[in-house]
Amino acid sequence: MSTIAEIPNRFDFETAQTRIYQQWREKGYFHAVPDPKRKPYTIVIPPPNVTGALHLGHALNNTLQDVLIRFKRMQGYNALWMPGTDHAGIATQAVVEKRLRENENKTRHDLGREELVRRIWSWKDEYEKRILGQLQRLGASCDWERTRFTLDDQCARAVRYTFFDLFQKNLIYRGKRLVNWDTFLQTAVSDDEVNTETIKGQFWHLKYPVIDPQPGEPEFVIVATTRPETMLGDTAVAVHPDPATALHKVEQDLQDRLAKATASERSALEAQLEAIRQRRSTHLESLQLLALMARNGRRLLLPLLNREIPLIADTWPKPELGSGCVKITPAHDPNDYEVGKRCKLPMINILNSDGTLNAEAGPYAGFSLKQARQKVVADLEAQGLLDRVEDKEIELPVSDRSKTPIEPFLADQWFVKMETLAQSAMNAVSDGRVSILPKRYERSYLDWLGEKRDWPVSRQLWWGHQIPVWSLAALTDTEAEELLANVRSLPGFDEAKVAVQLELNDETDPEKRTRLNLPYGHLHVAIRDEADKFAASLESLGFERQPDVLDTWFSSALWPHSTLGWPEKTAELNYFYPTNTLVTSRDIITLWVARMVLMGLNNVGQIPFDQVFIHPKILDGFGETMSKSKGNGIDPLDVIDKFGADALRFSMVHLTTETQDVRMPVQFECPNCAASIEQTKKNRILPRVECPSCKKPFSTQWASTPEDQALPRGPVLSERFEVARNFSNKLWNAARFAMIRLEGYEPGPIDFEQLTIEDRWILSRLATVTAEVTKRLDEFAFAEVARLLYDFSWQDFCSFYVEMLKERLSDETTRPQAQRLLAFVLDQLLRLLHPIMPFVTEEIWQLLRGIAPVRGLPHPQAAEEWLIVAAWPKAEMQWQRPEIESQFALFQTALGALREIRAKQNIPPRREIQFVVRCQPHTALLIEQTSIYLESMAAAKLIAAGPNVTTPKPAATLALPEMEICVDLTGLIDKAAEKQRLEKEHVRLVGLISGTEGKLSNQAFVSKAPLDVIDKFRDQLRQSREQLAAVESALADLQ
RNA sequence: GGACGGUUAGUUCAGUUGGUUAGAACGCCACGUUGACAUCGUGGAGGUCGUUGGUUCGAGUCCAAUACCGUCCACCA
Repeated sequence: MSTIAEIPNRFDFETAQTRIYQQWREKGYFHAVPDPKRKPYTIVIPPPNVTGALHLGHALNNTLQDVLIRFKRMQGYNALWMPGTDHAGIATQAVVEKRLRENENKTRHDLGREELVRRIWSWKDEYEKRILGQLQRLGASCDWERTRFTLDDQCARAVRYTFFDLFQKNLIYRGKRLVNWDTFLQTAVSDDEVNTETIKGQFWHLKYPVIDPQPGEPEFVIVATTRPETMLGDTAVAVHPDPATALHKVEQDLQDRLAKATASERSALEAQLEAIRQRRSTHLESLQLLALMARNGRRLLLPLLNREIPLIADTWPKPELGSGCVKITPAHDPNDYEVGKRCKLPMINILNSDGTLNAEAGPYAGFSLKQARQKVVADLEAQGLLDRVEDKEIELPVSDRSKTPIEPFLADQWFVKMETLAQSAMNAVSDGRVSILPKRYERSYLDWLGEKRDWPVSRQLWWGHQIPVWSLAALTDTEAEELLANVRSLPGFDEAKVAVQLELNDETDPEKRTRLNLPYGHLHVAIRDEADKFAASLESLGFERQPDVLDTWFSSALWPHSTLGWPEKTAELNYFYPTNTLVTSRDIITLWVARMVLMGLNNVGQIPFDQVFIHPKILDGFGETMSKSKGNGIDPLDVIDKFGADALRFSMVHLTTETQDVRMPVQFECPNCAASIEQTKKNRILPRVECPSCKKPFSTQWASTPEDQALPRGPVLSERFEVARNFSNKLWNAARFAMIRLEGYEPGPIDFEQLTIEDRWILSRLATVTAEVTKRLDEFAFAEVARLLYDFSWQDFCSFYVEMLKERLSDETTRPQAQRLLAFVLDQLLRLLHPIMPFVTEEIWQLLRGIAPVRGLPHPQAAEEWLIVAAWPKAEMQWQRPEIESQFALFQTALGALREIRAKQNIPPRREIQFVVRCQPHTALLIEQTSIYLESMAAAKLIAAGPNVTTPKPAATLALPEMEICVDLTGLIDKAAEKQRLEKEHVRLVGLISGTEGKLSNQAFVSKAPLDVIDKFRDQLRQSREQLAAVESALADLQ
């Protein structure tokens, strides 16, 4: 038998977490295998970046998934949570390269591809262990036996099959594209990995001389640029072909907007309109002249390099801006690239891959961009070709990974054609096969896919899935044909496993190609199987494998089916796919969710999941996203250490509201004195902080010097976790009470006839809460679930039911039934709370099993050995009794009123007070039934109840709905306090009555409002008047 | 420039299809350790629901405008 001494009054989460998690794993409860007799429920984890540490966002994301998995597992589903990590191409390689540079002063080229990849693998092994360990400490019930990695053999096979399939369908092609070039990492990065920063820059106006200007024509055209050094790659200057029409259209648009504009927008628009009109009168003539010059084939002299370039007409330049002329640098600007393609301009790449200038830059070759800018500007100025310079705020694209400026750069890249794939993914959502919740996020998904932009999938990295394509240039068309024939006749050629594409050179003129030493085209051969010896044969013909690897999202896109064994038709794939729910955050709806849908449809022919739940983001107290680089991030492990995994989980669930992101003010915790120090934008980036209360310093994540690092580390925490920690402790202590009072428990049937009002009430509440929690979990209304369970546990169960059971548990005749009910309600509560707080509930479950292994209503049976696999409670709707709940509410009101009098009259806690209740006989019955609880919970003894009781004098009068309680204050009365209380109540009632009277005397209200609403107000008015009368007579008695 | 979200107590957030004088938690104030729990209990103070207008018998809730905060997308020679 347990005694108080045996069960500590604090839940020791530290040891319980480790022990229980270990036991669950040993029992194999996380492992799911296909079983046709049961329904599957599957979630695939959004694989965290293998080199990252878990942050609070992960904690939120994974808590929600675990709640769903545990909920469904308890509901009897065959629940599989598929875990794994992502190889995260650039991020991972960058980290290892950085370490290499810092520790060994080497670059990746010093090591070579094979060695670098080997190093990254060993780095990965170390960090994968760490991140999976973090998930385990959170309590994640993932099927660890199935853990996958986006770069492991199984995923690699899926990637190759997918690539091959798309290649064969001609949905993969290579083309020249302007890419975002990271000169530091020397790789192309996707648009999604580019951030723009606003910096102070300049706007240079350059003068390009016109060659042989005709009379009336200007000597120079003026172009403006924020990047003067790129002029070395200019191949044209463009003007609008019809400035008059263009200006007219702009003016028209402005007028349209002005018509719909609000007052505050008006003045700005009017100013713009005026500027356009002004411009037309001053500039139109010269703009038209320029357009004419362009039509006449005028040429310009590109300064410094003295290259002749054409003045061309194109619709890109806007006549309303600048000089109306735009320099065109097709190889280094996205818009110019489009112009270059339209006008068939040469594309001159002036950059080396490291960001220095190449031979095309003539005398500037070898310079860095920064140096080149200075020199170009200086030289232009010396030649009198710099018109003017103005200061301007400019948007600088910056690589998310290396934080260095991005250069647009013309390079060979591989693309996936999106037209049909994107359409299929759009259909899946618009016809409801995949639902995205909350629904508003569907729009960003559909809008993004709707653009159907081809997906650039190659990355100039070594870490990742190397593109399984072998290529060789063919100089002429005949050579290409021969080569093709040779490939086809190679031993082992099999169209099911090998596919060939011919990529023609953009330059179609054979003479020009010969002159420029360009090939006719390239033969690309894709090989499906990793082990295929065909590659060796190809290489003997001179083919070389493409060095690039695939975008990380390419393998992530296959995650729901590659983890289940595709392309094999495994039992797992057949059983668990399509998965049920994907839980993720909104920033990867496009990058990841959309691509999983289209790849799932392409590869398996089925959607990857039925539902996508998008959860909120956690912001700090300033409303900023948490991140390591800002220093405002919370490490979930710090939270687990201090508050326990259950507390962290409960907090996360409690924060997950449907409508918005959530703020969480954060503090440092002083490791010396445990004081909490509010984080400010200032102190959050310091390497060391001095505690204002103990004056001792501690280190932060920024500590880099040995002295700072030697200081104790002050974790970043939030007091918001205390609520949940206290809750888990409350639960623990309620259980502790139960264990003590269940001594001598014997199972037996419950006699419903003998149920007291509080029994019927708690069963009614239990049925309601069970039904509601179940419904809300299915709707992903997590915060609501947390709130329902918190209130039910703390208020209904602890503050009322357990308090009321105390009496019956001390009486031998009532004890057995009370014990059975206590065991049962606790049992149900543990089940309901388990998905959110698995550790404390499992720990209590085991204790409960020790003392009351057989329990239940109405007929007891042996409880499951482990809570994690216990059945989810069924809402017994026949227990729902609204009339009992409203009766109980009366009792609660009476209790509250009695306690209020005690407080207001300052009556010592243990001093008993006496009271009578004036009320209808049926209310009297209820009060008599519950009077022992008014006695135990408010030390208030009922003397009499009914319509004709005698009011004691002096008395405190509590005018409540349906009853008037008179507390005997003989020897106790504080007249002033009582008078004050009554007067306040008087004011309230008078206000209420006049408001209600006003409403009821309003003819419009009485004639239009629904009857039940009118009745409600009438009822209220009657009640308020009764209460007012009681208050008034009590006031009179006080005089 | 486009799309979306938010604005309710000192703080963080709830608030169902419009219907009593708007709730919770934390914090604050007062009182209290008799055997589950001071990580607790009891009571209390604290809000003209961003602003303006409209619809309605009735608006935190619906509509329009407006201000501010935030997120995503696009674009800026």
